Amino acid sequence: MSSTAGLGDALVDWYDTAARNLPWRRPGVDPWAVLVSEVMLQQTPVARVEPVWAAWMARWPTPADLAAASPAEVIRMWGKLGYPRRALRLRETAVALTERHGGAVPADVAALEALPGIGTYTARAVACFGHGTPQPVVDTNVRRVVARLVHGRAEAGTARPSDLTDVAALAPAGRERACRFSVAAMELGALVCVARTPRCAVCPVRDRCAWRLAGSPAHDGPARRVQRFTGTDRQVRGRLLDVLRAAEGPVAASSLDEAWDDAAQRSRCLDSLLADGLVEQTPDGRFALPA
DNA sequence: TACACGTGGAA
DNA sequence: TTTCCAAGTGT
Repeated sequence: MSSTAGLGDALVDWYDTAARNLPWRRPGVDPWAVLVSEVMLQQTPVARVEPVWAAWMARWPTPADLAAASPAEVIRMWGKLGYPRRALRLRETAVALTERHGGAVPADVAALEALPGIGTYTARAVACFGHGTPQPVVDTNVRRVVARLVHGRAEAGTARPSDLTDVAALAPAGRERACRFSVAAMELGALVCVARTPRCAVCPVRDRCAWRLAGSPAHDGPARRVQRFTGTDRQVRGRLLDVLRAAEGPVAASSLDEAWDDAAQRSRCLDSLLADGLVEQTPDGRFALPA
């Protein structure tokens, strides 16, 4: 009998009583809608995704609908979710599904990973939550849960391929239950086994948590370095795109000057937006979202 | 492996 | 006010 026996079942039972009622988890939501939600949720809080996802799915219910939209429409609808290259890649994925998969979302992990913007996590999440195909689904929540519950460490390290086998070892039997376990592990990390102040008092597996049994030791490795934002190219790109999103049509370069003082940085960021396909230059030299 | 890539709410 | 951090991917 493994020391982790029954952990997966315990998490599923907890999930059945504690899960949030998120719109992309409701019955009848198709794999495309799940895929859209997963891309929007990359590095982005649930509360910010919910309204955008609802409007997005109402406007573009199928991959073919999104594939027919212009990048400009897609970038505008993406709004302030952040990392707008995700919006372009999601549209490119819609095009690929329409052209190569008959407009359907594949259930095969390798086929999903071949799509733009779909990586190790998202491919398995779509297979599992969208199609009901059991997969180990490892995001930042799950890596933290496994680090504490199984390995007795306060924090997860850098993502490793072995994360997938760590999680797969906890999954209960049965297709439906294994899928529910995958979402349950994420939910525990999102609601209980959170990064800053874990709520161990309400944790369904606190009595079997290796980290608690070890006395909840502090993180010993190197401190995770936090990303700066103020003054970075990321901020400047965001400012520039903000101007273009708000404009009705193309804007003159002088309008972009107001977005950021440092001309060299502004120019570099505009170039990178052009290279990314988030901005295009019109024949008369003005700038706009790509038509 | 490490870094770039948006945004804004909570502590 | 500053820092942390949120369902990652691509290079």
